[in-house]
Amino acid sequence: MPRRSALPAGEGSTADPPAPSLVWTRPATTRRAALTREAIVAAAIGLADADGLSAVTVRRLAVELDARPMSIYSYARIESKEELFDLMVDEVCAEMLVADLPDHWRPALRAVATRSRTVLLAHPWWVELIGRNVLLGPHGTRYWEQALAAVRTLGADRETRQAVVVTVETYVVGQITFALDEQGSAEAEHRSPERRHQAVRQYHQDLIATGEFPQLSSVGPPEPTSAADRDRFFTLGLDWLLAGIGASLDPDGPPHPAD
Amino acid sequence: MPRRSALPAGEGSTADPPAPSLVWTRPATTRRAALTREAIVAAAIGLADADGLSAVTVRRLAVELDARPMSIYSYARIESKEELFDLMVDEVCAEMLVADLPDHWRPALRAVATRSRTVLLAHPWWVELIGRNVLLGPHGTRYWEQALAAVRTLGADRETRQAVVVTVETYVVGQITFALDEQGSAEAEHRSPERRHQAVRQYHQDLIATGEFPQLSSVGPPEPTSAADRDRFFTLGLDWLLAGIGASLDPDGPPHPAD
DNA sequence: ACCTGAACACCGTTCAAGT
DNA sequence: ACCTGAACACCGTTCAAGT
Repeated sequence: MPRRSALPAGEGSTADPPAPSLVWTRPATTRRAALTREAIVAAAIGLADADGLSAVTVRRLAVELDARPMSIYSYARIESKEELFDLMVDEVCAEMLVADLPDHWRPALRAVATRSRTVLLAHPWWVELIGRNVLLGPHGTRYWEQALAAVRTLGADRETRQAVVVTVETYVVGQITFALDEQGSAEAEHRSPERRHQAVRQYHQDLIATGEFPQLSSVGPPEPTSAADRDRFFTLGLDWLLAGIGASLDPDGPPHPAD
Repeated sequence: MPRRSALPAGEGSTADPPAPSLVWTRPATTRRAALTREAIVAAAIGLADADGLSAVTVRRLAVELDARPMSIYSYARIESKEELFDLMVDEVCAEMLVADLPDHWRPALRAVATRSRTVLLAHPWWVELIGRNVLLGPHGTRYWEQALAAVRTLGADRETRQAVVVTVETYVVGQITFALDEQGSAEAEHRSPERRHQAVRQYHQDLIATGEFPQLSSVGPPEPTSAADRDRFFTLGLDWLLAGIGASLDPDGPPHPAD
């Protein structure tokens, strides 16, 4: 990730000497035309994706965008860093919308869950933020509307349909939480060098050797699962969940419809 | 939360003048006898429970325990704050053990899930840490062993049984994530004063008024659910999940056994 | 050897000063 | 009015100095 853009500099950067600049080397637009809220949020998302949420720092954002720290506040028109997080969360919600929602509740729910999971695997910090942020922005509202629309054909009262949506979302969010450390977040990278993994493995083997862990000795300790494992486990769990919902709320429907 | 204990002071506190102290006013044990790893971890958990994970600060811990910042490192024998988090996570895992695990997989899984949820609702910061921390300590290992033992009577191969456990845990963790902002964490408190809630509600009403949100206009926007709502939703979702698992892996078992 | 004070390199945000 | 430099009150952690 480049620390600053390759755009022509020399128009007031604090580090540069105040040399006279030619018109054509000077950007036509005002210097801060690129420092829009959209650009700031995009840069913040890029930082979070690459290095984890803790990398999203007002000061680092400023360096990234060739600005001064306090300019982030004024140009993004935010009153605190938390509001920047609100914007980031909502931006990801836009990505989570499904293009063509099936009519039947089961494939529709599956599509919503799968889409959410795919997007959130790319932005795992989202689940860290959603816990402390109930404020739904425009895209978040649209997403919630779509999730409710997915179960509109389910023969159950409104509150039960809401519970269905919440349950499926809950499962997706839980999955991302467990996938968090798999991602290349700065924290995980820093925490799990190979020698540490080695030490943990040895520790677990020693524990198992005591004979007090019969289940673990056959299944093995909870290794960091591979991406393929997680995919399979996700589908398995989602199948069970949808089957249970169907059996309980749509008993006349096919037990395993082709969705 | 008292910032320092009511124990007799005056035995070297930096703020006190070096007045001569009588033997009986001096603690019999050495001054730092109370500064054990257990005490430090307990204090850290107390801070996290009360004010959220961000309140767990080396410096604030030091004040709480009437020590100097670097003493936390030496006496807890940790090399970084992250290792303190490891200890906190493991401590909570000890609480999550179920006293008497039923034999049948369904009530056993229900007991594990319910117990985990109850404990984690008291320590919601646990889910924030579990994402970046795969290192299972002694109690975490014991917990994982127990979760596997819960499904040992389920007629399925080892990997599928593991998937069952992971799925149920995933659901529990997701639930806690959504419950996070309900808790009185410092962040949530700061973020959701009443006037802000009011503004958010108005914003959602305006969105709904556009007519683009037919589902929301009948169900209403996602209000912060009450504790009772969350309890009911949790049980509903868990029922669906267990029903689906049973239908798929234990079709001969009763569809709704009395567990 | 074990412990820790001072210092360093960061943070988010306030606020007075600039334009 | 809008923007921002300097300052403030924090962080976690290094490391040299103390005992």
